[in-house]
Amino acid sequence: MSEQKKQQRGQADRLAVICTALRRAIIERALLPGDRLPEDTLGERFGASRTIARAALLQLSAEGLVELRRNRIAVVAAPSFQDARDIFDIRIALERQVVRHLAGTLTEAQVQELRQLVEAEHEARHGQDGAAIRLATEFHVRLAEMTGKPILIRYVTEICYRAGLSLSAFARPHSSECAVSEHLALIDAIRGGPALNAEDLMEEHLEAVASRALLHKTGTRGRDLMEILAPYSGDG
Amino acid sequence: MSEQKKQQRGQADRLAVICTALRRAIIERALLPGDRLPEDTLGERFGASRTIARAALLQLSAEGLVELRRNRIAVVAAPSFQDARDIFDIRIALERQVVRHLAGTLTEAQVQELRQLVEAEHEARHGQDGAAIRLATEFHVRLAEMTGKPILIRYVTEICYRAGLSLSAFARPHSSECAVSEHLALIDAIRGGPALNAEDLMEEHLEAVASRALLHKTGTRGRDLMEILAPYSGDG
DNA sequence: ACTCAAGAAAGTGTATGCACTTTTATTGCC
DNA sequence: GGCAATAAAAGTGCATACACTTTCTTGAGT
Repeated sequence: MSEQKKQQRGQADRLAVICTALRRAIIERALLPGDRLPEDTLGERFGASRTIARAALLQLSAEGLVELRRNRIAVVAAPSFQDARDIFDIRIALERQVVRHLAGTLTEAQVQELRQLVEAEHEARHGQDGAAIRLATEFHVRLAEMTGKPILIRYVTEICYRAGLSLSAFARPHSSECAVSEHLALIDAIRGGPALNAEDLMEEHLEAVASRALLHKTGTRGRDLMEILAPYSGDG
Repeated sequence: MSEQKKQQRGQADRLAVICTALRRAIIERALLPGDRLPEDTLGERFGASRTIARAALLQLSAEGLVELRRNRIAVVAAPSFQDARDIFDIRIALERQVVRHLAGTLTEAQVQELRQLVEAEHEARHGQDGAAIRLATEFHVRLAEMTGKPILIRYVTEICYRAGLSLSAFARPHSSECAVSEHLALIDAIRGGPALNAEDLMEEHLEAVASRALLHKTGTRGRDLMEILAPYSGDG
């Protein structure tokens, strides 16, 4: 109708942008448990007002990645050891379901895509630490997405991020959380169909990740949010 | 410091109050899938501004009970049939975990509390329809709470509410979703310990609820929100 | 009657302002 | 110097204002 675009500025859903950026920063361990997330700093970084930043924090708090305390600055959630264990138990239950639905149904294209993801993981292992962890998570998320079940996808994605955060809290710095070979074996088992018991393999894999990682505890505080988030301000 | 209490009005966390009220209204089928939830009406009903109402809707949307569409009025979520099925699959997986952790560990006091809940269910069956459904859900939630695992509690609670909403969308009006006798058998099986295979009993129970209910579809639109919410405005 | 195009009404998206709380810095006292 | 009292700064909680979008209403043209 109108010829000029005027100032229709707000359509890019900055809420989702902030959430995505923060999730990624958390999973890549740029943001660590306990790190402070002031609303105005967040808003400033993403060119939005406190209103949006606040909504993003509420959203992430619902996902268990951020802790919101009344009248206090929000912080990245710091799951307890018991929380971490419980998160992995739930994750196992959910991902078993993914594998069950997927067993014997993967197309060649899907197998190819998954293998490429694992390949990327392998590459990233020698470079940035954060990227490898993110790609390992992405592998599990993509697997869930292939079920085409929106609710399952949502829960698996969320629990994967929470698991990533838990590892961030307890894993030792350079532990190789997700062995590439395990992911490859998983792909083959799922492709093979129910007979190969891919479900059990998935459980073993996740159990291995958990026990490999949940050994000693690290801690960090008081770093500069603006600086940490700089690489995440662009598109997700 | 100051002697007068002044206007320190906002400490009651009205956000939580609204969320609780809406969850309950949804589970009791006072609010049905598709029902509109305008921010200002909601705020007015609970004596808060749109800001709070909006935050509540965002929270409930994260829990899958409310659907938020850009520039459009929020509505109670309307899960698809496939969604409903997936929700029950996830619910089964999670509640199996609850039962596994609980088997053989219930104290007499806990058994007593659960039996009282089932008794209340039984009573409610003859009166208001909504109350019976709510109490049935509460039984499962209390069970989860007895594990003492915060994360598991959170997910089970959420999935129970989503399951309730799904039933609301697809169950025929006066179907007896949760048979009281099944709940009693469940208590006994869990109390008995692992040998009795309470896990499988829970799965059977939930499967029965799902298949009993997911048969035909109902639909409703355009009712008066202020009126529906009147009984939920007080404390939860 | 039937369409459909204004215009009005209802509702959302978001920035901003102000009251209040928490945290941090400062200053005076010992 | 150590340390509490206190003032300044930083930050949250929430209502409100205004631009924009969607939805409803109405009435002219056919």
